Amino acid sequence: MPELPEVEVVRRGLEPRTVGRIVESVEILDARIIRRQAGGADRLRGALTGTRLTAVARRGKFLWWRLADADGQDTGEALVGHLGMSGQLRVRTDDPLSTPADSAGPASEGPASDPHRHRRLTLHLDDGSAIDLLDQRLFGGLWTSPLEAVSDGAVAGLGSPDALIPADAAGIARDLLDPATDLSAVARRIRGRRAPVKSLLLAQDLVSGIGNIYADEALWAARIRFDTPGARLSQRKVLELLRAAREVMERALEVGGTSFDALYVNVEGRSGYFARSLSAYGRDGEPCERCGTVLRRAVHQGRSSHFCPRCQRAAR
DNA sequence: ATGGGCCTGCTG
DNA sequence: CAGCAGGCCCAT
Repeated sequence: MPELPEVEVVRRGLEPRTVGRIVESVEILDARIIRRQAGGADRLRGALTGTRLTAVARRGKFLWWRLADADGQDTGEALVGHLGMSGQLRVRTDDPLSTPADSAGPASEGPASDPHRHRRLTLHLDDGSAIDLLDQRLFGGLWTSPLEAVSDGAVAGLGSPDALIPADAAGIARDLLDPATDLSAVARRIRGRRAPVKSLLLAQDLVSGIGNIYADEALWAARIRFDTPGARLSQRKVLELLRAAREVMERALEVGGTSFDALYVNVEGRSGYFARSLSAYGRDGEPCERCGTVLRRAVHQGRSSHFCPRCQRAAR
């Protein structure tokens, strides 16, 4: 559930608080959060200790920091973060190196009232602040990845200084907030596939950043049912769908993203307000805002889909 | 292309 | 106490 707008809220929060800072130490409370790190904890510490964070960039749901050594030289790799479905990156300005939570044992065993109960990793910075990665379900992660040139030569992502991208994010398509995204080309690729259009919206190698919530919202806005084959849609209709997806994510970003509870928050731990603006997701049993028909929920490819049976007609 | 696994906490 | 939430990875 952090999807594109929520990750962008986090990126914007991290930018002023972390860029220019040097990592003094890396505290790993649960090694599973760095399971994608080649070489494990030693390699991560080696890459980060004494290293300066020089930019925070994002493509789709992938975030990364650019890194420079003590001489100001680019290290050639990035620190990549992904929030999975329950990850949070929080910045603490007061960083007592050992917090009470440390001695309380495993991060998952603190009291429910402890906001840092699910702290998995902390980067201690040279200005006395710290970046905490909290993640209840551990689908997220933090790891380093070598930089490589993007294939189209444009700036790699929002916040990126150039066309270099972490290798582990190179297979991710540009997202709908990226000015270098070619909407017509994305639409043509969607129309070239017979898979259900919702699966195509969720395919991060076609267009990135869309998750289950915004897919359902975009399909509702464009009046397309989730199981319509991509190839059945006109170019015009797919463009309408992509523009609807972009618009709903832009509106969500304006109000700080979608949050159902304290799990999905900005770097200060605050929730966004877009949940109250959702028209389809989680609204099964409620009337459609357009036609009043009761919205339904269907299980589609193992995930729930919310739709209006009248506005979003079935493909035959 | 498709489905299972990773995870934990909450719900029925 | 089983089921559900779901992004991404991986095996089939």
